[in-house]
Amino acid sequence: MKKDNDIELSGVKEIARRANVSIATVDRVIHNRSGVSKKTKDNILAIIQELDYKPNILARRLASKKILHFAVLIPAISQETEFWQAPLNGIEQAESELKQYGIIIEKYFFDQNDRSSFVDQASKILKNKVDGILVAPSFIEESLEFTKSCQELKIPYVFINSDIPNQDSLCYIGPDLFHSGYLSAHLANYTVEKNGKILIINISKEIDNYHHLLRKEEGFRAYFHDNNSSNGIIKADIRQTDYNSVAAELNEVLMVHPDVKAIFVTNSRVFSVAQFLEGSSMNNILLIGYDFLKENIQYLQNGNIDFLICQKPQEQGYKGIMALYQNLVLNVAVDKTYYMPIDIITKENHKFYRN
Amino acid sequence: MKKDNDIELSGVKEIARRANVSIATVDRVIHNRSGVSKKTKDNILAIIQELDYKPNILARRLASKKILHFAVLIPAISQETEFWQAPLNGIEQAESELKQYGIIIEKYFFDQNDRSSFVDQASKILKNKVDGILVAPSFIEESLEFTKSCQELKIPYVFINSDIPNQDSLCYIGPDLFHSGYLSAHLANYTVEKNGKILIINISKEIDNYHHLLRKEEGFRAYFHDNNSSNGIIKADIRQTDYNSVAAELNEVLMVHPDVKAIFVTNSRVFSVAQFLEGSSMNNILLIGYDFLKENIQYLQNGNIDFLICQKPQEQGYKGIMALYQNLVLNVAVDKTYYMPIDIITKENHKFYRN
DNA sequence: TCTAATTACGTGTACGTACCCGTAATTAGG
DNA sequence: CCTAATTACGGGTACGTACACGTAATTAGA
Repeated sequence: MKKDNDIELSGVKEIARRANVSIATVDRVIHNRSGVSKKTKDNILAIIQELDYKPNILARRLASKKILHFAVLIPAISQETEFWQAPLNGIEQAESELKQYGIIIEKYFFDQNDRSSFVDQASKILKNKVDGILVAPSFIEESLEFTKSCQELKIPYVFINSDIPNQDSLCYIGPDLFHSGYLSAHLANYTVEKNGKILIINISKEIDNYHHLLRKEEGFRAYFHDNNSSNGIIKADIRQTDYNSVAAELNEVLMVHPDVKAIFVTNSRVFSVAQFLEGSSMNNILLIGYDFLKENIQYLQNGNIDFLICQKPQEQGYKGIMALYQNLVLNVAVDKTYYMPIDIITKENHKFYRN
Repeated sequence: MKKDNDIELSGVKEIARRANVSIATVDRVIHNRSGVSKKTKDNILAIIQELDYKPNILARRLASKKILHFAVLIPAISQETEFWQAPLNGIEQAESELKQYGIIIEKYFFDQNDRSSFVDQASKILKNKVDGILVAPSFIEESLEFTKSCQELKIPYVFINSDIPNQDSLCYIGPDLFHSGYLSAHLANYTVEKNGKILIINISKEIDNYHHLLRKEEGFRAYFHDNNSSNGIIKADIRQTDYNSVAAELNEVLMVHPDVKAIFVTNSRVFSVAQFLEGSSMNNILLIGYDFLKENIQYLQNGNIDFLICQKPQEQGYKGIMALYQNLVLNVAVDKTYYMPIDIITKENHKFYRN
């Protein structure tokens, strides 16, 4: 003696009952497969509408043996690019969550100082016939070519950490570079006195990443422009990332401009600047930089770095994979752009921060 | 001709096969039900360990008709307590996600100015026999009594937004008040000059919430103490929350101390201070306060508020419900304390902030 | 030592969906 | 009008887990 009343049952079974057909036929309609007469199909569709039928995702995933392959194409992790450990962690977290639902993630790494490695890995991905791609488009030209192929093969792709607009990516997940620079400028402005100068430092070997840094610099300058106080902004480009090069350049710049009151480093290499300031016992210069790296945190703790701007790199990786999952499995629309929050990390709140 | 090789199958079936028992017996062990000899139980547990068995949540929820009832006990949302809209949103987000898994959430609201309303609602919850509780323990005495009953009934409960330590709650999810004050002090310190005074303002009617505010004040003062610069900290208690009262008190205090350079408001009512400063066109005082309310954001935008400290209230609600879910459904251990990040919101990054 | 109670386990069905396979109904071809 | 091809559909099993029910094995009681 079953009681089905009081609970509104929907589901394929109910649809089948109302349409006087079998479950299999309903299933055919739902998946738009062939083998159903127009008449029954229309009838079933009407009933689906009427019941506002929502498939049970649990049952669907359980019954479907379909395996999806996602590819990830990001920079390899090295001393130079420790940053990418965090997104990778996020990706692996998503991987472990999605594993049991038939999602397999294949990782491809390229060398950020070698465009050809990007091309190599990209073509490997295309050969392996994946269902979705998460890519960090560090090299613009090469990325464009890659995504063009993806479009032809109808493989959705998500950009992470840096965006190439208007490229029909499923979505972009990462920072708004301009505004992170703008915010940094505001922070710097708190300590700037009338005659204090501000120093912007770009530390990067590779030209391609450079536009990334430039965008932050633009934001930084824009703040002072907007507030009519574009007083004394100097800039230093340092094209070698080893400490000695950085120290040498810094030494020179600060010799010429002894009245620098704040330094804005446009990427995570702020720790080498901190190291220099510590060594020169210049501890009255405000120092702002990027990213929650161990080395940076250390200098944050001992007071040489004042602010770190951080944009949840781990979550970027996690969300990137999840966007693919939502699109391909759950068939849900995803936001075209997901800007990460611009977090301000200090000595006092870094212990509570979650990437 | 099935092929099970190359895929590492786990699942109850595999466990049963290895242990030479039926699936039902494995199931009994997994759910710690009776009817299994110690010997087989230990064996099965060992195999579970070895395989690192993770139950398939999809199948589990699909097969289980069990319905769980969670109760939420938080302050009602009013003009006075707009803050609680955000946690409620988070709770409702969790609700919609968990609905299809057979979780029902019942909401109970109390009046933050009326302890008896708390007691009333609490006893209603106990009468309705729920499986888990999320509670904001605003009134300490009454909360203790409530949680004592919960313990007797073996109903797990989660504290949200403010903690009562050592109360055997499943966990606490919310801010670390002390450190948020400490951080605020650091921010304030950037603008403080030698003779500049700093003003701490507590605005609250109700005594109970007051210890909440005090803890922040302690953190704030501690920073200056730790940095040997406990220069000129004044304090004002304002016990009426309407604008006129606030304005009157402020007027008086700032008359006596015209050299105040920074103001720290220990809760979300910072907007009324901002309003006063705007009205008096005193725009060279640094103003720091709490919470991502519409009114506060407005004053942040026009520059009257410099920093807002925010602790993801929406996420607090979401995580609180999820903690119950994880404990009761997934049977996973949850962290005893989950401090929210201490986020710094400014004019520049508030657009990117997610509660 | 025999029966009753208790314990320890296995069998089978259900959850809602996917999809293979078989077959009845229809249409086409001669 | 009969056979072959095609189309339209139903039956049944699987996914991994939960749980009701039945039964064999063990223990207790006298």
